[in-house]
Amino acid sequence: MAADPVDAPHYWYGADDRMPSAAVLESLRAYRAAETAMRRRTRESMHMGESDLLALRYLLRAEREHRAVTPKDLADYLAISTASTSVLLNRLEKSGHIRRAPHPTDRRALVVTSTGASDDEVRATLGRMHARMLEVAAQLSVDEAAVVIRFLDGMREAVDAIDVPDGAASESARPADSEA
Amino acid sequence: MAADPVDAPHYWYGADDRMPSAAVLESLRAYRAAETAMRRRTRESMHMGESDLLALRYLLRAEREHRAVTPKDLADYLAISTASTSVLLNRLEKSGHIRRAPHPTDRRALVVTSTGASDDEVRATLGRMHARMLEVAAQLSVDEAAVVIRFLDGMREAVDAIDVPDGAASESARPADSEA
DNA sequence: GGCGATCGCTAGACGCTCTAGCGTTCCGAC
DNA sequence: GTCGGAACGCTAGAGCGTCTAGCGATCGCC
Repeated sequence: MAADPVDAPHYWYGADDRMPSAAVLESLRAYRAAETAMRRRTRESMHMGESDLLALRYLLRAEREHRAVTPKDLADYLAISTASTSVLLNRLEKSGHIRRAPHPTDRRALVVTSTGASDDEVRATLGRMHARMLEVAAQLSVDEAAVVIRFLDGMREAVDAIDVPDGAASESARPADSEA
Repeated sequence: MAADPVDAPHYWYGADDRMPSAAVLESLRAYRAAETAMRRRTRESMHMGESDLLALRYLLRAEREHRAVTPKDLADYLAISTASTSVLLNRLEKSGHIRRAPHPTDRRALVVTSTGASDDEVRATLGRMHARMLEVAAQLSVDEAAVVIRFLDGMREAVDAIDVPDGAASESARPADSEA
């Protein structure tokens, strides 16, 4: 494994049912690495940190679904403090990606909205990628899709099952991760 | 192009009223989120940064394959500067996870070795998880494994294909990613 | 033997996160 | 009606990890 993730000669084990499982995991690893790399490229091209981009994507998705987003929502989603969220919003506001507006009913809170610029910028990259991913997924038959889903769910359960001993992490929702 | 599958008048897909492609991507997303969360839990339980843990995993894997690792190797793999790598090694050395030893042939360089403690610590969590993942993968038939691999490779190509306009990110190889 | 390239290191700066604590606003109890 | 705790978003100051710049030591090729 190590070295090159790209040219792993999977696809074909012929009658040799040697270890397709290892090849599957290698493919998963390669995908994961590619995604991480893509994420970094995007981050760098937009001159942003990971959280900034994640916040922007979350915001754009929320707007598509007509959900209002408050700084608190972002803090929970990103699993960072509200203090960090304030600074994050300052950055995104100064760079012209978002705007702050008063919350319609709660005068303590505010709602975050995206500007057209940020929408275009993100859509230009992530949108295209998502379309390609959807294309690939659409090429699966119903049965094949079921296989893939079963596999991915199993993998998810495997990593979810890992509980760390030290136990430093436990509070409420750590789901915040990424994406969505 | 035509990315949006919305217009395709598909049949009905069982209990899940979404199209299988969307469901597949959702599973992929869920896995990704779970893995990110696991990574954070592990990081926190070991009181380490992301790079530290990645470096340690890289080192342990290299040792299993009897490959010597120099600070330069780590810098390239982690895509950080050699300066940052020096500091990283200082951290890991002080915490007792690694040791620095002179390089057998190049007196400018040195080789990084892991201590037994770090091996145990990592194996206690990641090893168990990897075993579970292997289990799940092993439940696939050869044909099913091929389907999953084809899917994952397609996904990898999709994210690899994304090229950012600004072009800030381009240096040498984009390999450095993560994982492995 | 000399000289550019490579290796790993320190110094100083920057960016992003954190905890602590602030004022404002909300909401249920009195 | 008002009073007090809770929730929201903010600023201040510190910590951590990364970066660039530049150092001495060593290598390898001429």
